[in-house]
Amino acid sequence: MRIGELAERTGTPRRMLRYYEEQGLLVPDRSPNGYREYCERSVDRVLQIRGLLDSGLPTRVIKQILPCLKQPRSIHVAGATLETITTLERERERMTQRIECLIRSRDAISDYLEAVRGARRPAGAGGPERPAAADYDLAVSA
Amino acid sequence: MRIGELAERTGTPRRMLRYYEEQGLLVPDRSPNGYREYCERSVDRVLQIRGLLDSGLPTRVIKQILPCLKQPRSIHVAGATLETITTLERERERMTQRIECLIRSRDAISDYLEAVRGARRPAGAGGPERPAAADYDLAVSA
DNA sequence: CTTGACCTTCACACAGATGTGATGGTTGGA
DNA sequence: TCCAACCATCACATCTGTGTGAAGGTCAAG
Repeated sequence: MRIGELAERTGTPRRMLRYYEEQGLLVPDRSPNGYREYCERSVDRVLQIRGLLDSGLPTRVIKQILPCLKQPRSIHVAGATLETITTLERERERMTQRIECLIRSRDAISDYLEAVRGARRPAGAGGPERPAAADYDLAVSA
Repeated sequence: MRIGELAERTGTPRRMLRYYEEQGLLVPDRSPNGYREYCERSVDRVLQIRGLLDSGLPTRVIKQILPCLKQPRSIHVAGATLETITTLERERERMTQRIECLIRSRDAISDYLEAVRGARRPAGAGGPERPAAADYDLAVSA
């Protein structure tokens, strides 16, 4: 498939697909006319890239992680440099920290939303607009 | 405590603490001489901010999330605008996606590392250096 | 009083991810 | 044949989070 289709199927601007390639995250073939030609697996790959970027990982790190996610059932153990392994271990640790931070915050948001819903009496249900902001504290038995 | 101590205790450059304040994430008191004065809870708050920033959230979003994490046992239900609630729900969803993406990738890294360790025979244990990179595939029964 | 270690504000610089547009080649259908 | 819809490269701009440093105020200790 060409860049346009991949862009559409992944919801990614063409610009970004070229950028990821420039960063070495994507290596499409080229048609005789110079057009980029992507394989089917590129779709998941791009989705992975975007997810990791959105989770705060820089392309440089994603580039090192991607080989671990290659295709299912086949793990590419290439150039397993001591240094690469160390990097992966370090990044895995950082990812764990991120996960913990995100889970903590997400749960806190959930608690908050639940508390707000509890506090929202359907009393003033008549008006869908409540312009002035309420400002009070809720004691919660954690 | 003043900015220097907070910086040291959180491992954060002073520059960043001022920046977070500029973005409305931190609101320290001011001493009569103009120095910023932080309370004890600022330490955790800064750590939270940094963790979320590192997880890909922009300050604009963190600003909306922070009130949910305020102090333990007391949830501040302030200005619970319909719009704020909607935003929080949306961001919570995105955080969940990030978490899933990170977990998937982290697990893949773990599998990879395990496979590499398995492949690393202590056979050539004599030489601590193995300059040339091995390049092969491992079939793994997922 | 002076020195050094703090603090203030301000401003410019940078890197990374992304937006936008100019300029031009390829290709397939009206 | 010519137009529309793709594609290519290149260059510049933007936004965010950071780094760095200048110019100057505060304060405690020598």
